[in-house]
Amino acid sequence: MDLEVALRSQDHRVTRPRQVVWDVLTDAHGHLSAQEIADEVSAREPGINVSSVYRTLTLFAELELVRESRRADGGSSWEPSHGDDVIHLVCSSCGVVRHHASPLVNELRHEVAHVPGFHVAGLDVAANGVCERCES
Amino acid sequence: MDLEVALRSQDHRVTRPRQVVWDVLTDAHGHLSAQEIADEVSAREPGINVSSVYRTLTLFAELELVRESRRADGGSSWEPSHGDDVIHLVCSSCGVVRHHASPLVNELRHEVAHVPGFHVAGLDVAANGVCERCES
DNA sequence: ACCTTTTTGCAAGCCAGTCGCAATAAGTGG
DNA sequence: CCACTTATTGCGACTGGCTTGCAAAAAGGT
Repeated sequence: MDLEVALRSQDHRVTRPRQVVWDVLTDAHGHLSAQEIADEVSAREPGINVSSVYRTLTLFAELELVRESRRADGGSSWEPSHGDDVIHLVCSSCGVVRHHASPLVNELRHEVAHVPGFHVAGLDVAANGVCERCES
Repeated sequence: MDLEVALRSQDHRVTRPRQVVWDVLTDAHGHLSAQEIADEVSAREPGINVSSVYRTLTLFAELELVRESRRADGGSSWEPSHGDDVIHLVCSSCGVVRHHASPLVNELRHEVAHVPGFHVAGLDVAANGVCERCES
């Protein structure tokens, strides 16, 4: 995925904050909270402000470069867009998010697409529970 | 569902704030935000404090009398517990939440119960989109 | 290099939700 | 019915994630 192309094709400028946020998101394989992103960004490039990070994330979401998902603890987490037939496994103890792919999600998507009186844009399947590491 | 019994059986006291919150939740057929609940509560019984409303909602959630679900806009909404094979249809424009029952959700629940290394407690399927009324 | 327009950094602000604590009221036993 | 214990409330202060207004900085076009 080429960030520059994606931005320019929609008349947005390619800036340092945007590049760094993008790098952080793609380097991390998995979900990050806004806080984690902001921290890592200013570790790599001190001086980039939180508000720029938030604005960038919002922009990326509009461009569908990233996806925001709400977590059980009230926070939200961000990751580069990916295929959709995925269940989010959210550990309610440490907050980590894993993926689990299942064809059922796609079946569900098709079913939900035909509900009358509602135009579905996206589907989010989240299971909360406790991950291996927190169990012990 | 009898609130008094539910509370007493777990050694909790039956108080006015709890009753009013419960009434509001059961009268409203559907999801309410914490804010809406607090507003309606203090309309019915001025003097009941927001913090009591929040504490009550948390308590009810622990007792599994109500269920909290996170919404796409970052808020959360509350409703009396109900069967689990349900998809939440969240209108991203007006925030209203509808239900759509589907047996697929239960299949999904079974599948997810067997994912290794993760102990699932609950499943939440949410579709966001635009409702009929906001479409026009 | 110049000019226009977007984007940034900063600081102040916002607001849902939480917390500590003294006052109040539920439930209990006499 | 009253006194007593302890959970619960209301209040006000506070927190923390996120947003906003604005002047200064930098992107991109010519």
